[in-house]
Amino acid sequence: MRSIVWFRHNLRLSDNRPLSLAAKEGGVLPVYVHDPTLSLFPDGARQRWRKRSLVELDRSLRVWGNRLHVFSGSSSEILSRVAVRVRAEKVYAFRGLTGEDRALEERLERDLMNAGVGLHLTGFDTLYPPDLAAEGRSSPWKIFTPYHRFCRQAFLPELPLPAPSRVDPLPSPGRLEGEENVGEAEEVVAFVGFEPGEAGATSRLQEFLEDSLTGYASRRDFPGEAPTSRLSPHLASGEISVREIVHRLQESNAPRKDREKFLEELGWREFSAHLLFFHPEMLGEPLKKEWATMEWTSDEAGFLAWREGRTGVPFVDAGMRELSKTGWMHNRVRMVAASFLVKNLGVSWQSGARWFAETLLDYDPANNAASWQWVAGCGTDAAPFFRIFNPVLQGQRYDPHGDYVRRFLPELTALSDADIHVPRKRSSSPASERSASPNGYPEPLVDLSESREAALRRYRRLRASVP
DNA sequence: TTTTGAGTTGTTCGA
DNA sequence: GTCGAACAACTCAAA
Repeated sequence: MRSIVWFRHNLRLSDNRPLSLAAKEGGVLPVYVHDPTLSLFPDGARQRWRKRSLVELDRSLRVWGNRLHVFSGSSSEILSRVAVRVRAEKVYAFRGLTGEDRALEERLERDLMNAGVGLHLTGFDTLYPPDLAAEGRSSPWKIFTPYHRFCRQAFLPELPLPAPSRVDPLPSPGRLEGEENVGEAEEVVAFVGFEPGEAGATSRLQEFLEDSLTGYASRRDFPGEAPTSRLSPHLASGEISVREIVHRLQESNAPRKDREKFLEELGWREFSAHLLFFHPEMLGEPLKKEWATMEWTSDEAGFLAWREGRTGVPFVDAGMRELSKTGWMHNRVRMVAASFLVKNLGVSWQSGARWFAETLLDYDPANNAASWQWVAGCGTDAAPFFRIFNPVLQGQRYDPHGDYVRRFLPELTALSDADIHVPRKRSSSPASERSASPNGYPEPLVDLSESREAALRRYRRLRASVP
């Protein structure tokens, strides 16, 4: 048997069902396709990460005299052409979640069939099957807690598959038409605090389980300590499988409360996948349809200041600069920064989602859309709209000594713990109330209390406009 | 079918 | 400083 293994968001050898099946049956041609048509919002940081990850995957495959074949363009066109060229009988892959993914799979299956090649999709690369979670229900789940409770009792976590003992190459496929060098002409990019690739993912998991899982439930919300797993970029590119993580989690002897909390966070990722599977339009449109008429502002200057981390609200700015600088942001800060954009500045969640897609190493369409919709208030399971974060209070509560803010806002390092989240009052307030030496740090872009009231008014108008 | 309790992550205000 | 209520209702899930 001669097969193609089509690597999608699963750049690893372990617990990779398509790869294991194909490797058992004979020679394998490993293929990856950069396909720009597959994302509503273009990724940026994730693409840079992925190039590094592909180099790692290629290196692993070379142990067996195999290698990764990388292409750019239309996935179905390339895979069909290559399958014919190397006389493959089957193409193996995981199923994708987005509407584009599924349309592509249908197209590919037709194209391959015409060439006498079979497409073998081995299910979703998730913990719980996003499609089956709704079986027997009249509609997909809308609330996280019952969804998660149901999945945990309905689906036993699958045991992760070991990496195949060998992945034999096809007999001398040579260089194929259109094939690119893996990692060609890529300058070395530093990923602050991360090591892309399967080996990096595995050691990150190990470190997390050993160093940070105990105490995770109570400390995860403090970005200055940041005992979070930081596995998200690895998960987004599939360098480690969620089943592997859960398996190792269950073996851990950390307190139950901490293991449960982490499993819940992974559960949110599953819930997003479930939502996206049944609502493919949610990447760009509100899940609550009446929100289509929400009045967003087109405050370009405010949006730019938010992106650049100079809104004058330290907790938000530190987050946005962490994002620019490292391609990652702590979860608590993501919520606060997102809330500030959508509620205090009144900019649409889609604008924010697009920026996150471009800048996050861990960009995941399902998570990104579901989380932004949750913050904005238009998700199925969204926060009540009046529950608006006060980003200064959030900073004082979750970064009480300003460790996090100082790390990313060097101009504020000299301020006291008491001042660090309120470095400047607005200039309308008396000079006596302003702190000294903000080193050019801007004054707040908006008054938090006024913009909060404005957000509540927008929301009330939206409600009033619905029959 | 009806009823009931609940829904990730909050803030403000007034006693 | 601390505490409870108010903030909106609504829809979902389960009994």
